[in-house]
Amino acid sequence: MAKEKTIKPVKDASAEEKIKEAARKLFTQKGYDAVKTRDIAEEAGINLALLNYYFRSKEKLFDMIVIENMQQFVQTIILKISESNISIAEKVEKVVIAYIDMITANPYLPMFVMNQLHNVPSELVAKMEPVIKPVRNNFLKQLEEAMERGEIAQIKPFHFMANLVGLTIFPFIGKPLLQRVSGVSDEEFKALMQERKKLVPIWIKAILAPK
Amino acid sequence: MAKEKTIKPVKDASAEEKIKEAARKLFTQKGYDAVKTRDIAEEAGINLALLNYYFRSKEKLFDMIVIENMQQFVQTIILKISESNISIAEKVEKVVIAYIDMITANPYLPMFVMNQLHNVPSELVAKMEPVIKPVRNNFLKQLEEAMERGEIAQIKPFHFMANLVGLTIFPFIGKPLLQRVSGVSDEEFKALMQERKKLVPIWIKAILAPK
DNA sequence: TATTTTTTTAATCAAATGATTAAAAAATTT
DNA sequence: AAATTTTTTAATCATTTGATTAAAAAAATA
Repeated sequence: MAKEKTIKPVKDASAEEKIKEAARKLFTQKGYDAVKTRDIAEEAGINLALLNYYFRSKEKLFDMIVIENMQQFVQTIILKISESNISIAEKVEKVVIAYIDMITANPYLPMFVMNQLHNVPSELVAKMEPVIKPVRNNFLKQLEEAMERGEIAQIKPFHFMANLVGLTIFPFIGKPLLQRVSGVSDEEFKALMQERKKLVPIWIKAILAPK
Repeated sequence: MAKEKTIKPVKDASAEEKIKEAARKLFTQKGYDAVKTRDIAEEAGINLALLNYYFRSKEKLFDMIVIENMQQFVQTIILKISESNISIAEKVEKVVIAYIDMITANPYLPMFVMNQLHNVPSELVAKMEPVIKPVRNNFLKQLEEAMERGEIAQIKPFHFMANLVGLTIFPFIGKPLLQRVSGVSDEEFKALMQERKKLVPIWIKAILAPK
């Protein structure tokens, strides 16, 4: 245990950071149960004892990663949706681009987040509720106003979100399925995802077109 | 070990079936690593030794469940898509309804299948390739012909599949996320999924509308 | 009833796994 | 250089976990 110090705990960010990065990589890819503490130690290039020296347990280390991954995942949409003085269409464009870029750089993130949300009922998620709530209410108002003005068709916010997220994020979650069904290589998949940056907003527009 | 018998191994379907059902429930819900053989024995109301008596190992039992779950999952789309003399629009309608009904009855199936497809590179999936291939080729031809006739807009088959599956299946995978973001109860969620039986085909039509 | 099959009970293994400890070595700070 | 902190090494624990075994009990079959 790090003894109390007068100035600061002095984390060299060396070994501790290596462990955390190894844990992030493995946990994000394989989940809690499939990763052994010895795997993390090996991946980090340190020995097992050091893992328990810095982080008290596997569970604490995992919780840390969960929080950070969740944060990164929701942050992407929050940042774009909470921008003011921007139309819904523009927000959709920005959200789609931001998510496709972010997930392309972190391919395992969506599955990890979905799995976590299925396993932990609320707990950690409830923590970020205060951050999400105002953003959500703000956006809901904007959506309703656009519908009242007849700019877009009547649609329940749930369906709007489900469609936006489904069209944007699902392809990454369903990647193995979609690749097999449509016979697409990894390279082609990447290119297709880049295409969707333009296409998804167009499709959303088609869905929202007032009749 | 069951000794060789003259007539038949006589499986009473009693204990053996109870074990399999318990395994299906737990594995489908929690995955391989999170489920212990003792959990299965307890859930089945039998003792641990019997599990290894009938099925030689945890892994064999799991593989069996994987195959059955995968089959159920792809069967749903194959049955509807391989019907002949039916338009694309009609097939979309049928696929959407079949999937929403099937997943409503088996809520954990989509996540389970997606996780498996991420974990096992090919193996089991390759087994059902011969079944899928003709169905896929047949449908691809139908799609191309419809595009040539100008009935629908130009769209890559990958995008078509990603959109169809994304709009239909994703809401179940993203259920915890979507519920939290839009403040929807379990009851409301069910009702919304029923709504989507009508809505998704309409949206797909809007996406495919020739311009 | 006698025989065979199925199921239970209970004990036990071996390996994996999360965690701890103590002592030494290396690095950093004072 | 001395003191402190960080990291390694290596041994060890206790628990969990998948699997096995042998003997008895229960059920089914001949």
